[in-house]
Amino acid sequence: MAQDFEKQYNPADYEDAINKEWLDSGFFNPDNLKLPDDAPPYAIVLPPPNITDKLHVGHAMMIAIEDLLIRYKRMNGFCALWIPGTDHAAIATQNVVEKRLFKETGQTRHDLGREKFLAEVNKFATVTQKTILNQIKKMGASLDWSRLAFTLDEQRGKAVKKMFIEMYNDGVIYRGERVINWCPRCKSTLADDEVEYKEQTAKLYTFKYSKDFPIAISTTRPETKLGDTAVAVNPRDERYKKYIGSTFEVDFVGVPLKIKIIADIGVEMDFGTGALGVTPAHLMVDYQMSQKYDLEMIKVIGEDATINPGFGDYSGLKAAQAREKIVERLRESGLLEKEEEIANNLSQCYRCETPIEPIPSKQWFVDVDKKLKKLGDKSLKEISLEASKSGEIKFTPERFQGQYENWMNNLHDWCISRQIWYGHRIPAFYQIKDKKEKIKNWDLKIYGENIYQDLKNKSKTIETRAGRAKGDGKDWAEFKVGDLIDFSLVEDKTEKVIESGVKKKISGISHFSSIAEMLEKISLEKIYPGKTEADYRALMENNFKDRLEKFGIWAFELVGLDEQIVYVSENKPEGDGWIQDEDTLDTWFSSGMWTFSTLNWPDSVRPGRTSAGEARFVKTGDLAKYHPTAVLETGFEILTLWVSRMILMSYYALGEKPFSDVYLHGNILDEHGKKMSKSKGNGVDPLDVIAKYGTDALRLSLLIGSTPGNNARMSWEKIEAQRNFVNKLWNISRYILENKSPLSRGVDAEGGRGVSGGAGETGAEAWILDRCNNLIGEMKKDIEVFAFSQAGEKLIDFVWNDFADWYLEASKFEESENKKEILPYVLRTILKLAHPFMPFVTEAIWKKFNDSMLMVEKYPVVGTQDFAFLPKSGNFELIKDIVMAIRNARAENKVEPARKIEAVIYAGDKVEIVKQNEILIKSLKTGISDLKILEKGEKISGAIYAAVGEIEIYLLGAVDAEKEKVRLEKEIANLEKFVSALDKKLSNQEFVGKAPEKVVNIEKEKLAKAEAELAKLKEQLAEL
RNA sequence: GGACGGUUAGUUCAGCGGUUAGAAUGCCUCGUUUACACCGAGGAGGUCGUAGGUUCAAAUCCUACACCGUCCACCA
Repeated sequence: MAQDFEKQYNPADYEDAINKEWLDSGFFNPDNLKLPDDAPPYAIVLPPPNITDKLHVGHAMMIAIEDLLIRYKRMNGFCALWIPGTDHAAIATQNVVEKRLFKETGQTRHDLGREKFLAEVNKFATVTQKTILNQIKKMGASLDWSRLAFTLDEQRGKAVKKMFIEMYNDGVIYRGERVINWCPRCKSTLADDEVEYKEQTAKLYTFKYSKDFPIAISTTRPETKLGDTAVAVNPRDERYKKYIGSTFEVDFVGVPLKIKIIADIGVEMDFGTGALGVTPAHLMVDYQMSQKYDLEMIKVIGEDATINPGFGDYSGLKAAQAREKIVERLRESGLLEKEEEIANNLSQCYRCETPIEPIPSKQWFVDVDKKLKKLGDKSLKEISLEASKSGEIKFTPERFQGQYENWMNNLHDWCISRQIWYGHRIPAFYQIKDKKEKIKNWDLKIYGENIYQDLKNKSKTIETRAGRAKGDGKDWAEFKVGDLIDFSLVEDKTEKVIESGVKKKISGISHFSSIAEMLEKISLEKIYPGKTEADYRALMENNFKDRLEKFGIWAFELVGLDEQIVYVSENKPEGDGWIQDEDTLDTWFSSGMWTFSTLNWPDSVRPGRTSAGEARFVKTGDLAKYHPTAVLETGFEILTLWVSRMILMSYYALGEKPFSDVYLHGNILDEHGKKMSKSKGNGVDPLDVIAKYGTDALRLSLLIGSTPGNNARMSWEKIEAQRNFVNKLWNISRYILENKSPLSRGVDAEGGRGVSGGAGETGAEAWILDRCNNLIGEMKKDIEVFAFSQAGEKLIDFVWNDFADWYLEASKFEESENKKEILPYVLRTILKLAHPFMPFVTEAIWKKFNDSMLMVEKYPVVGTQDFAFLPKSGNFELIKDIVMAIRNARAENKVEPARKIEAVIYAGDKVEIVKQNEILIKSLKTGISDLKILEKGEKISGAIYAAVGEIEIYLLGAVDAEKEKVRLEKEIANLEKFVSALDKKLSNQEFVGKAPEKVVNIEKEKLAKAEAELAKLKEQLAEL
């Protein structure tokens, strides 16, 4: 570390050494602070940064704010714990690596295979993780590195599994269907934020399903209408009111449909025909509507974007071809009423721009509405809402409470499975049955003619006639998984025959009373090559009876229900044939547990009961001590994504809130007001800023001049300004610490011992101590309500304006024994107050005159007794006013600073006070060589005049009468304006009558003061 | 389409019922006094987006509108 007290503070000379000292001390870990047992705990979890990229200055703000809180609390005697970590950011990270892989080698993840691909991702993760942690450390963040966590590490994996299993066993997690975004080219699902919308023009077709259907609907995608099961209209729409509730059986271009007419207020009467064809399987909104109104779902389009089997001529066609064909058919039959061009948004894959097909698929969900015993018969949604409504959890700024509640209110079941590889693999296992084994769990696959022809050659095909297997002569019940039961030879292809066949086959195993029931209960999981589960499900489940004959169902295949035996557990169950679910969990599932998974949940709970006697477990160790954490500080954009999930999961796992306060900061935008993002490449690396201006300057610039929840622009000028402040503090300290005997020098030797007689205290000293004390209180108040910017501004204002510009200057000319103590005292106080804002310089300065470490010093408290003997308030404000008035008058009269002039002050009843401060008035850049202080006297013409309340000041010599006249006139004009405004206000009876007396009195005083000063100025002007 | 936020000095932003609306930066004038030119002293600069309303009192509360931004839903 540099030893000299350089003229300029060079952060690079100090920061690394100080950081090392901090780290070596071990005090970032509160266990090492050796605090008394009753020290209150205070914990913050660092919102784990995504490992997709290195940090930018937005993250630096997060660090600055949280470190401020932690350092502040630590100095205030709290057991302050700040837990570091990173987030694996599943989808985002996988995407980055996939893109890079493709760019560099032309390979996709499928080419590599799961294992090799994950190795690649991990390689990438390790590198960025290291970069990120290094950046955070550089910023001086006092995080407890011994508790470092990663959302995808072993301990967190344990927590995730435990949580999943517990939720599954409680019935909170379930498996269900949902419409997802599917890219037919990439053959994968897309997260909502991976869908891009592109403006385009599309043809909007308006038509009726059939001649006997009364309502026309509009669509840009007629092919999906093959899967319509309802038409929605607005309940207030007079045109359609009479149809609501009825069901129509229609023949839509050759495909039979059952259409129910439903009413939904979401339907706009003015758009199109005011009626909306509902396609549950292929539109998100329609899917939601189908859930709401319990509609049937018909799957029309498969994973390869062709029409599923079971739709006659259309089956196998590409969506676009089918559309043409359908439109053609509609046109021919005269059902097409209108064709128009409209502008709409095409959703497409962000990667390959292929249009997205929304298709239904099996996913894992968290049921947010299920009432849970352990939550007092409330659902997760209810308990999470209650948390904010009751004020258990507070939001800063408050407006985000509304946003949170609004989102919670509208929350649907949370889909937690993701079709990607990077992440926590879902701890669900499915058993593949041995094909030789007798069928216990089974399913059917159904085949149409085309596929049947392919299959026919395979040896497994067993032709069946009237429920009796041919070939090897086995009974139904003896079929094995994989056997194909051929119905082509069944003469009577009616439901009844098949039903009886099926019934026979399953006798003693499962029981269905009808095919309908069978279809309801079984699920067709296994995907036949080229076709998907969804395809077959579509065929099986929808209007089965009609289609069976219509499209020629040729065969069923018996399929072991391998995916039906679901076993949710931490480890693969014993026995052969178990495979784990291919999917991984939503990244927010693991980060949602962050407040307690970082505190070693579930290892940190053991069975037992609390004093309340209700709990199923007791918290131990860190979890008991620090959970719920104190405050969650993060960006407002992840309020719903992350914050709400943490609340939900904490209540579930621990029955308590994860934190008491939520503080949301805004984004740091670039210099042009654009959001910093990887793709734009406009992110600024905090390390670059630090290299140029130092960490403290960076931190200050991020803490000051911004308000919670609002975005702030990054500004180099602001950083530079803060760098200047850092340097100012450095130099203030340098002056105080290097000045061995800061004794009065006085401008005027004759002035002798200047101030305030023998007592030794001066007005300036009392004043600065009072100001300092005031600052301590103000900053405390601000910090505790998260008003960091205000606290910082007050600090700077005090240090620069009060302390440096006034007290320090005054101290140069005042002889006082006290100042040898007061100067260091105020400096120490400042360093402590400033430490959470600018830890490095303050520590560097502290080291110059202390052996201890500032980071763990006691924070100042209001009402220090150290200088209790000094008068509580001085008259220094008055002296300041006089000095400023003189400076101002001189400057306005263009009296060169070097020129000394004489002055006379008529101080009235303040004459003693002013006399006591004669030296200060002469010395503080007023350029006065000779000063007379009298109680009162004659007006002096030809002098520069200034008034401070009752006090009259005359500056003699060097007077430019013209300039003085102009100046006085200007001042008088200003005052007159002020006085007349006040006058008017006070003569307004309504104001005097209705406003609080206090306000009126203040105004009256103001008026009297202004009038007195105005009179004096006018007199003086007359003298000229 | 819905929700939220913003619109205040040349610029970046505070203030969000009651002293002549503040700060930083920039600008102008001046300045080598025992720390600091990354400094000191002084100054100019605002009808607080527009139009109404509530109030003794509005930048501040309400209502509309305009423009900018963010998030959500995506439109049959």
